[in-house]
Amino acid sequence: MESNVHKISCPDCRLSDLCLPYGLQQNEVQQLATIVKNKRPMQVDEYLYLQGDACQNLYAVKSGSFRSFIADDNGNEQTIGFYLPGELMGLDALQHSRTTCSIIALETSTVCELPLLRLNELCSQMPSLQNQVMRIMGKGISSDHDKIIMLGHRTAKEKMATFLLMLSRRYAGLGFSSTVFNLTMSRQDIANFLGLSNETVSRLFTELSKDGVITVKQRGIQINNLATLKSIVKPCLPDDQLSFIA
Amino acid sequence: MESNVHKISCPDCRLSDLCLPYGLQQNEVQQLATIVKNKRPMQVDEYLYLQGDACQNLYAVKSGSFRSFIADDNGNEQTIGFYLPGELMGLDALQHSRTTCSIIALETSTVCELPLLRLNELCSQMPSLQNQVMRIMGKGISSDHDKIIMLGHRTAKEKMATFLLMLSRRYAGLGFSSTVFNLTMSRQDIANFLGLSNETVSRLFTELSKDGVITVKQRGIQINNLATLKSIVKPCLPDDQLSFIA
DNA sequence: CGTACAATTGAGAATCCTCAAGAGCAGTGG
DNA sequence: CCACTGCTCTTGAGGATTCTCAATTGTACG
Repeated sequence: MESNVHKISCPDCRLSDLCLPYGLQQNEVQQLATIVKNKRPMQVDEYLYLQGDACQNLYAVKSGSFRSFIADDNGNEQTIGFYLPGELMGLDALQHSRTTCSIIALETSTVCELPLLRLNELCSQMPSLQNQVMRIMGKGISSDHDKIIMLGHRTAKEKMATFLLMLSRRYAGLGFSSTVFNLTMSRQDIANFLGLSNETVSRLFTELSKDGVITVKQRGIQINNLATLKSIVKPCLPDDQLSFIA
Repeated sequence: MESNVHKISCPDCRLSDLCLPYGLQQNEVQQLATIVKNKRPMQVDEYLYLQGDACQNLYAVKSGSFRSFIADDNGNEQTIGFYLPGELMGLDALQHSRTTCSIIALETSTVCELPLLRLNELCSQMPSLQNQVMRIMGKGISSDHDKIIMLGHRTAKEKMATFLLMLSRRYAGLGFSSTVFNLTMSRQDIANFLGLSNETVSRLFTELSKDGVITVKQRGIQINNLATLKSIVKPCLPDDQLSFIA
């Protein structure tokens, strides 16, 4: 049914309010659409790019989800973040035109490719787009700061609650349910992202289930008590500071 | 002697190779200098800005050093980063023209103020400046990623070694010694930044001293064995991935 | 239906934190 | 000049959280 998602252009894309076009005039969106390349769908475990690749593009998630991670010489990975529809990937390559992390598809997904050269040209002519690019980069930076806070001084349980709330908010922003959703990443991915062992993640799912806060069925998550979840995180962040992540 | 640091303009600033002017032609630097406001010197513990302030500027460190942190409702702080000369502050406000962290001077310091509105105007006319701004934001993002890696899966000792190497590199980049320098932040600040207790930080300084890797005298640090320090971090990061932090 | 992989559960061990006391240094005032 | 105060930093002991190792269960897919 959604098999043609990758052919939809910016003006018709249901994400346009979340993605780069946000705040632009209709004719401006059309201009933006001319430089966007729609890529063919990607399969599970397919790489968008590899750490160290030359990269002169930004990529917007059109559908599906992705995981970004940095690997060291021994092959140990640290997951940096997860990307949902409307979010921008490739900001890490802005410094040296070379990616500093790898990005892999967690499910069948589609992306839009934005050549930086042409995006910059367009920015010069279109201040509103320039502002929007700046805003998005700012968002990327503050969500990274949120991650630093989460990793810095939180207990395993706080991290877990934070993670679930973050997903809840982002799905809500996409027009999906904020209390029922499927995890597209493995326990291992979550553990790695949160700086925990996967056993600890598993135990926490069990504990939160037993307390009735959530219901877990494989990768299916139902949040039964948002308030409790928030109260676990509460002491950590100003209430609106859960914007989070990319 | 350096009492007039705050009056020096971009073309004459000894930092111009590190800061925004990097890679610009001489006449372009002069143009940039016209929009830069030199601020008066700041004292220890003076705030550059407070979390939540409206902010339409970027700030470059001209001399001294700063600490940025986010506080929650209970007043608990998480240090996000430290800023040395040539580094840019205020990127966190790009999203909503409002700062998401507070920044405080660790010592007597001076900063340059760059109004975003005028910077954007100038970027439209000067593609090389546009690129440079992008590069710097990309640098900010990848150094945040480095911090996420550091906080994610590292032992206290690895974090400590990473922290010292990061400072070493940045001081070296400024033309100072990479092995002898003074910490401008307290043990508490370091602990908070690394997600450790200050007791643990203290113990690690002692341990590294006993092993002869470093010599510590109050806030004075001497690295006696860079190789050992690197070997502590080694399993964690590709060798050149210590660019780090802002 | 069997295999491969992911997730759960348990027990013991290690790291790091918390609490508490003591040491070192700077600044103040007698 | 010296004691006093306040602060940061150091050091120690005990305890809690989380990790590691190992075994078991559960699920997907051929």
